Amino acid sequence: MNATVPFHDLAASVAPASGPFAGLGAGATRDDTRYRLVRAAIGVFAKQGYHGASTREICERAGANSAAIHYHFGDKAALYQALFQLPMQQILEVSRWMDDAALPRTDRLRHFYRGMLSVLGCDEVSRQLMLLHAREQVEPSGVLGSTQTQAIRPYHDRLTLLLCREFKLTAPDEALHALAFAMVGLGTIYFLVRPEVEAFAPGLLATPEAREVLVERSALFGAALIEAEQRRRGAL
Amino acid sequence: MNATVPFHDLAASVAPASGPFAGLGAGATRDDTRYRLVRAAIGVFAKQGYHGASTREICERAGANSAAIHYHFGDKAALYQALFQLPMQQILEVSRWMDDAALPRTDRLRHFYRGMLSVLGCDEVSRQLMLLHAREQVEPSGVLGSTQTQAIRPYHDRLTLLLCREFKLTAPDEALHALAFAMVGLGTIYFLVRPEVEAFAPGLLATPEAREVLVERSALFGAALIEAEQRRRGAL
DNA sequence: GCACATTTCAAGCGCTTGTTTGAATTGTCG
DNA sequence: CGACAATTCAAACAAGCGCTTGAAATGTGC
Repeated sequence: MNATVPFHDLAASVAPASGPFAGLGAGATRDDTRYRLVRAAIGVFAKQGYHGASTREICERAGANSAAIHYHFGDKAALYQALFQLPMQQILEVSRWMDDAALPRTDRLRHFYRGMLSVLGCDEVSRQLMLLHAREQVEPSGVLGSTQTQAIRPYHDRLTLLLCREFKLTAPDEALHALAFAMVGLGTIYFLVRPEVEAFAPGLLATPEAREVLVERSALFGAALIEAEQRRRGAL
Repeated sequence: MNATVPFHDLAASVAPASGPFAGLGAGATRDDTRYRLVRAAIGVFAKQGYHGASTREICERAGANSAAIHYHFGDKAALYQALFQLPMQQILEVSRWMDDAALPRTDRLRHFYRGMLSVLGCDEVSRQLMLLHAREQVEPSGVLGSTQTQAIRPYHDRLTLLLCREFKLTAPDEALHALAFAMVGLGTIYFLVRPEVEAFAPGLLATPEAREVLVERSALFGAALIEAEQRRRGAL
């Protein structure tokens, strides 16, 4: 219809570079309006939630016109979805830990929980991005499909696979799934109720050293869970 | 100004009866518009979130006029706040478990996790109500005061108190707080990522019997954490 | 039946929302 | 420069929002 065809529906598939903001679209550089919109959107969505956030505020923060979202992404929902395309370094980190079967179990657990808790120490934008993912669990905005469940699946699968090796099982049974969820819960809780953690036990997450201590403890706890499950299976 | 003074600002303090819907206001019966509004509001807020929910939809679901909220509660925020006045049976249940110091530790842990996981098995309205509380943790709507959002505090305090007794400490240190959060995380995860739990391991939460098995397992895991921490302290 | 308080109602208020439009601006290549 | 595409802009759109209004309906005590 119009002569000016919006850029976004042509180039959405191209992933130009690496880094936390790769996959923004085609050749997005750090001063792009598109980049600034994403940046601002993360902050506003993290603060207000999907419904509570207004496109005007996002554009204002990005120093762009209120029509910018429509031009670059199509609409509010598409912008929100674009945020969930951004790769999350921390999660990628998690995927590395268990591939090294040579490492002793304690070390692998350490890597596992370090990958998990590293979120707590990284820059605010990444934390906000993580928060958006967590929030979609509790309050699906409705604009994301079942992508969320699918996003977690590979990580859960990898964890259960490793546990299968540990328990010499060919396929995970329900008890193993329960164990896997418990192990994830150990680390997730610090992220989920972070304000409370900081209120009740300040200093637990304050410094990188403190977080490393927490990694150590979580690894210990994780090992205790595995051993408890091993004892339970042996006692049957 | 007007001759018709809304009822809600007179009688908001009266708590007429017991049960899950006590404290609705003055003498709310099950066919009251007020009752139906609360009922509908729980569903809509749970589905859409505070910002996403519309007062019109709530009223429509309640079979009431769009002005009903204003008349009975004042405004949308007050209605939302009223939901958080509703007592939640499950949480009350949790508070019972540790008062009985005579019970062996395993039993107390069982009660602890049963209280936690019982939410998963109760009626949908209670679950939705629980969801609203959980959501306020991750995404504060902004209309609740800080007293209502810090609902976790007493339970965390009680748990640490019990752990103090277990470890013969006069006051919790950071390691004990970490242990307490880990123990809570064990049970919270099933609630937090429930869709994933049901997708990856269907049947884990399906029946009351399955949930009781999960309670047993969680108690086992909780005990394992405590013992691991005891070993750690002994090894220092 | 009457007077009165309580509750419900249809209608619409002002406002913000997400989105659209067409023109103005900027960048780019010949 | 001049032609053309890519981008930005101010302005306004329709729709939905929370909330208000004044009257109609309903219940209540005499």
